[in-house]
Amino acid sequence: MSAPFVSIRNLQNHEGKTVAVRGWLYNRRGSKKLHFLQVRDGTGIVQAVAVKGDDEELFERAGQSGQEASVVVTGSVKLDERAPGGVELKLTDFAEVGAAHDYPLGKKDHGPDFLLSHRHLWLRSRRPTATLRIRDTIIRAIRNHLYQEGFANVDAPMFTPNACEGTTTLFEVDYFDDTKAYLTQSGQLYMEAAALALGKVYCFGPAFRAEKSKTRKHLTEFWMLEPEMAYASLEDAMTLAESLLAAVVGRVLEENRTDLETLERDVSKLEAIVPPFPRIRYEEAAAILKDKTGFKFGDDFGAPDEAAITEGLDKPLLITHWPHEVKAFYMKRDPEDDRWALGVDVIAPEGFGEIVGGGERATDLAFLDSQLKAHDLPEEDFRWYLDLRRYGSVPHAGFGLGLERTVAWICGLQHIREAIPFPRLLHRIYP
RNA sequence: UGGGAUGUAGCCAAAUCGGUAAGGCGUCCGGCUGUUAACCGGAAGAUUGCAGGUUCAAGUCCUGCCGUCCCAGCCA
Repeated sequence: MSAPFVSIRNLQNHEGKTVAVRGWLYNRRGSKKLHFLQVRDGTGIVQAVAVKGDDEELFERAGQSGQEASVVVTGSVKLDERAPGGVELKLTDFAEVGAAHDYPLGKKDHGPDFLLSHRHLWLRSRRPTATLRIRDTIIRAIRNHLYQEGFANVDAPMFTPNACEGTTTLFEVDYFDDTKAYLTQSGQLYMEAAALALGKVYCFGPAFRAEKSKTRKHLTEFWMLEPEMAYASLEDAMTLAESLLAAVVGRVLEENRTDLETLERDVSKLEAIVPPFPRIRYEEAAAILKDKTGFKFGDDFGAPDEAAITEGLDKPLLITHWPHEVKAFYMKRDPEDDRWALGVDVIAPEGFGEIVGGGERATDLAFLDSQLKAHDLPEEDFRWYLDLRRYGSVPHAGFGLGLERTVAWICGLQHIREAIPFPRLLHRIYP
């Protein structure tokens, strides 16, 4: 009878038993008489120990495989203080499934260009696997939280006939014969339609921006969560963003301690993410910047401005009531002061910057019509959108949350390119 | 797109005032019975991004091109 297959994550539950681990050879150390085979399987890393005297033939075979060869190691599970992770396998059988020679990635010292060019292999390393496991937890926590809050998932189209917001640059694609289509930069307008059908909805998919950004906070393809709620206000959107972020961070703290450790993330910074989050108006934020960054009142906040505003804060900061000039055409104006748009940005602490942007949407048909004209947007493309105000318009609000920025923040990543499996950047579309 | 850096072996990286290419990882050979990115000894591996220029002499100085990184704008 062959040994049962066990995930490395669950090994400590099988002490004394003989089990098999299916994985890849992460590293091999040892001497003429002793091999330490470090095997990874996606759930963890364990070392298998082979002693020459025990079984000469097995010892010989086990010493042949190169780094990242796929292997099945069988052995008895031992708790041993000397083993990394405290558990190891005493090798009783070894099989190489697929050989690997001259694996390109070493165990240390690589530059970002080299690593990104080998992203398909880099994915196997400790940092990427830890990051991707946390990304998975974050996605799951988001969907769970929204499900519990009564949201329905309604996906938006990727091909769109126009610029959703009419601001940023779009990727253009041929759409049969002589029609052009664009890759979506946001599903929000479609979510507004869906919210008027289902009440509380969200979409969670890729978004595309053709801006030639070259910063550590931008990708040309990224994933965005966009909840939208009918009969809701700016306040409701803020409450949701706050509870969602707290739930997500809490879930990662529950499920990914080891991964956070691998990433050397300061966990105390995440444990501080407990509601309520501070809320200030644009005017107050601007006052903080006075004589600090050269910021001009009325402008949007730049990266240095955000850093200065959030300096010393240990929670995300919600900034509301923006000059309507810096926000999108569909933003509702503050009924008490027409200068302000009822928008909210959420700025993550520790300098990670904006992770959420949203607010309350304009409901008045005539107002939106004038906004389209003022922003020079083609009315025929937005006819359907105006219909939403023509037939049973209600107050509604929502926001967009950048998944990779959230992952980068929670994981403590210096660059957003590590927060997505295969980053698409200005000059990088391979692999 | 603008500003600033940078390009040396498969990878990381040093080289003073211009003086004739360190070291480490990996690979190969040898050693080690508990390693933790193991360690010790030995070997192979470089038209110093490309094209020109200055000089007795250029990795080093100059010009152009290319690549990459960082910062900014745009935003999630």
